[in-house]
Amino acid sequence: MAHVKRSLDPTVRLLQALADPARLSIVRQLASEGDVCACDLACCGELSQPTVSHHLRVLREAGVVSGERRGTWVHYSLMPEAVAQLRVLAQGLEPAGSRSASDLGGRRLRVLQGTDRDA
Amino acid sequence: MAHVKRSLDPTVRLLQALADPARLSIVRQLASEGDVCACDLACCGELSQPTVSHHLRVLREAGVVSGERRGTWVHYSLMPEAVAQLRVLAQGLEPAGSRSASDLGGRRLRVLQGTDRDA
DNA sequence: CACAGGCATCGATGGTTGTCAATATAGACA
DNA sequence: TGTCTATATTGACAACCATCGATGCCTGTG
Repeated sequence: MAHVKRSLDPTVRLLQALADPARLSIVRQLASEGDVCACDLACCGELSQPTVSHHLRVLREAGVVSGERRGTWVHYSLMPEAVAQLRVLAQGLEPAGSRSASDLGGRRLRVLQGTDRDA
Repeated sequence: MAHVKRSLDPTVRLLQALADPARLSIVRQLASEGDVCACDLACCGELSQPTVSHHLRVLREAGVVSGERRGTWVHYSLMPEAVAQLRVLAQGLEPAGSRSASDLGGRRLRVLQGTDRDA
C-alpha cells in the first residue's frame, strides 16, 4: 500500500505527465505550432514510433493533449485547460512563500541549498 | 542506456521534483506556512523520517526548497524562483493568449480525446 | 565527556516507467 | 478485394524511484 499511484489528485497527474523530456518537448511543439500531425512529432525526435505513441497516450489520458483523426493521420493539439491548471498551480504556490520576514530576529547558521552536488 | 534522466533542462527537473504526491504536499505546506521545521513535515505525513528526508533532498537539489539549520532543527522554505519558473512555463505554453481575443488562426479541433480508456 | 534528539545517509527491495521489436488496427486507394 | 501507410497496442526488459530499517553525523545539554 505504499505505492498507490492510482488515486492521485489531478495536479500530480498533470505534473507527472509533463515531467518527461520527450513529453514536455511534444507539449512545447504543440504550444508553438498549435496543431501537429503525429507523424511530424515522431519524425522530430529520436524515439521510435511506438514510444512517441505511448507518450501521446500518457498526455492524452492526463488531459494535456487531444487527438483528432483526419483520414489516415492524427493531429494533436494542446488542451488549454491543462495550461490553465498549471498556471493555477503556480499562482497557488505564490502567495505566502515569498516573504522571509520571520528571519529578522533569528540567526542564519547554515543554509542547505540545492547547490550540493548529487552524490 | 536509453534513460538519461540526469542533466535535463531545468524545467523538466522542476517538474520531476514536483510530480510526486508527498513532495507536492510538502511544497504546498511550505507555500502556505512559509517556514516549516522538518520535524513538522515528517509528522504530517504517514511517511517515515528517512523518506521525508529523501524528498526534501530531491526538492533541495531541484532548487525548489532551501533548508536553514537552527540549532538542532532544520527549517525549510519554498524558493520563489521555482514558483516563478513554473509560472514562466505556464505562460510559455499559452498559445497566443487563450483568454485574450487573439486567435491562432481559427484552428478549431474536433475533440477526439475520448480514446483514453483508462480503467 | 557522555548522553540524547533531530536529521541525513546507506543498503536493500518492490513497484513504476521509458523504451523498442513485433504485431494489430484503421483508413485510403487501386 | 488486397495492399499500403499511419497509428495504436502488446509483450518484454532494463533503468529508475519511492519506501523503509539500520546507522552515522551534528548539535545541545547534563
